[in-house]
Amino acid sequence: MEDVANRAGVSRALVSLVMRDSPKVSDRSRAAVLEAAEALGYRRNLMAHHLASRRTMTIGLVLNDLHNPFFAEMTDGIHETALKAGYRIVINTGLRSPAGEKSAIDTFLEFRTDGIIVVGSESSEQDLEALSSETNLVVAARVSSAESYDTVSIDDRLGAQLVVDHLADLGHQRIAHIDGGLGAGAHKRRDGYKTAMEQRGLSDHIRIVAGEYSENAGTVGVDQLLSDGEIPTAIFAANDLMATGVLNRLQSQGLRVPEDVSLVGFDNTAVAALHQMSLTTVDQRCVLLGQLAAQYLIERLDEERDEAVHTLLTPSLVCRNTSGPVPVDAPDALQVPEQSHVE
Amino acid sequence: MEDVANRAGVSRALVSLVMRDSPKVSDRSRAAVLEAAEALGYRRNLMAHHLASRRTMTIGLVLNDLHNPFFAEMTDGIHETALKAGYRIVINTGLRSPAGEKSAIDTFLEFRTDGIIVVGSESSEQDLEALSSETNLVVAARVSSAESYDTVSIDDRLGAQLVVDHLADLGHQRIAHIDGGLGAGAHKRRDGYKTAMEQRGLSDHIRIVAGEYSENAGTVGVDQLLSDGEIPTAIFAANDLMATGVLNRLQSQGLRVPEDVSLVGFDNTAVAALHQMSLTTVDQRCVLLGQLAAQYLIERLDEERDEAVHTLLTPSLVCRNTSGPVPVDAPDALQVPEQSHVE
DNA sequence: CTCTGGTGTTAGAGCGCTCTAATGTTTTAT
DNA sequence: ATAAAACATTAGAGCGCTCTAACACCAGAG
Repeated sequence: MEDVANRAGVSRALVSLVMRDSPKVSDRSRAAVLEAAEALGYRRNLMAHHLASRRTMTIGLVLNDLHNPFFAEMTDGIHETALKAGYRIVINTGLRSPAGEKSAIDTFLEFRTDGIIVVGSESSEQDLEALSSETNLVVAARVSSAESYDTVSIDDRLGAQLVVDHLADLGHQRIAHIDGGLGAGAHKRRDGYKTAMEQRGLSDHIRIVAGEYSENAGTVGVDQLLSDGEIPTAIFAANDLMATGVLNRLQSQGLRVPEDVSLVGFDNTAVAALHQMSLTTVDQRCVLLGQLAAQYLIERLDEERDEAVHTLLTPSLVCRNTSGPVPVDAPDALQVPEQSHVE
Repeated sequence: MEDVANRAGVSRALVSLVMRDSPKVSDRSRAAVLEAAEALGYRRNLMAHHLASRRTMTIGLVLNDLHNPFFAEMTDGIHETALKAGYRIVINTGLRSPAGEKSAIDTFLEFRTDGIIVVGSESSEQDLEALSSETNLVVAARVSSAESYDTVSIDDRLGAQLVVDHLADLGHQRIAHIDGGLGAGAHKRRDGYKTAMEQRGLSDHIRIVAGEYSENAGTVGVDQLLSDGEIPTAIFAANDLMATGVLNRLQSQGLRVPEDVSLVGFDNTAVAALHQMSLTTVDQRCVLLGQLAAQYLIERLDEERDEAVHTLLTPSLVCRNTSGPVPVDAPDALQVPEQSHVE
């Protein structure tokens, strides 16, 4: 910077002003500085910049799992909104584990990003509260009424009810659910499923298999459902990624979807819309979710709002080809066709 | 830091030593410092740390497109290797545009990450050379023989040849290619396709449609191929993501795969393996690619290597269900079945 | 009892920037 | 012409840390 100042024949302070394009610099000196900077290949040091200004104009984004297209779609919304407001984004992945999430967050804390957006957090409520006292925090895709940070998400419980209602309307009774374990919103989806089953008088058919938000969990879940004889006529997978695994396994076991078994996912990611998948699922409006998350954080940063905002979007069901009427001949315990595993 | 030092009854310098867990600190003072830090909720400021030490122990990772599972899989490999060596990772997306890539890189440059890995770069060779003079650089999934940075990738040209050979062996002649535009490796894949077609005496059937590495490009590509009458019996899509779009569109146009048209992708991402997709594709060994990329960068950082290393992995073909023998009755110009667009 | 050498600790300069307050330079109002 | 206001510029302290060199301390060797 010193060098740039010398070459341009001005002071270090003036160079600093130009770099932050302050309005109080004459066109002549601005040009001189920019030229000198160009010639010397000068690039300001963000670390030093931050150290002095206490701002990085950067938002840290913690994504739970890069493999899940849901997060890519949310990122689109966040990115767009952040750029418009002059913020840049830095991403880190939590590797679908609380420990991974913690270290991702720590990185941003050490980098002193101006704020953090955590999408699909698996951390405890306390950890998030603690975090929000250290930085500006927005949690997306997870419901909370915390007073120290904002949240944006859809109504997971309602989403699950939509699914059950849809399947029950089609005549299904043996509707099983493979849950999302400790994943964000999994608890509410499970609850919604239970409640809706009870409301439809299907309490006896409630059947929940433990899972997590991954493709593999879908595969394993199906195996478990098939292993004890009574095959459900419909499966509600906790998210689309898992539904992929379910569909995969059902087909490789010789079961047709939706003729033998109906399948519904959750998220409405691009994958669900694929012709080959054509998955019935719950629309989560990922991009909007992302836009709102970014907007809330930016309000905290630029307008210094500090009362928490909590938004709960209403989900809707997207009917495609993986759900259909219950098989007319559905026996109480359908036989699993004999077939070797296909990998 | 000052506060921590006071509370622990030692000097600021000693606190610094403890934070970097230096061996030359007595157990007693170490304990005292850690306790004080804990009590005060102290967290070292990476910005200041870097400013003084010129190290961040962080690797910047630029991914071309979060929507493409290929990048998620590469990231797995990179993450794993980096963590083992004590480095952390920060990700940014190039949004599939050179401008986006540039701003992602600039962010890391300003943050002064110790090095940068660019996966699937769309920047020019000059830009990369320039970049490598500012930081330690490894470019993955893109071939180069630059002397100032390392590269890891597979042999795209050979991969394309495997595809053509496979299809030609099945009897196909009218093999079309939807290319990856300016995407990393797209040029070589296109070349490989051309060369192989010529070698098989199919020069007259060379047909290339302009595309890019996205699902949508696959959709558009199919429309274009169908619009001028002569439908190819086989399509080679420049990557799996695009192949997804192709498959989608073919089916919605009433064409069966592989009965009417064979389809081959490139990358062998998890999506390709899905039962519903079961895509024949070229294996790119994403995870290994990522591991090597990280390893090379770490060698530069820790061992101060500075001669460039260039690794070219050998691709292999994974045959699944989207490729089959050429239709026996394939007319010179198959009619497109009448059908309205399905969204 | 001094001398060397190791160990644990510390003062203080410096990393590259911003920011406040002061200073120099015009322009406009009187 | 002179004062006031507006604008452009700069010196210098300080952001929170690391790092060098110096220092105090206590062994054991001569």
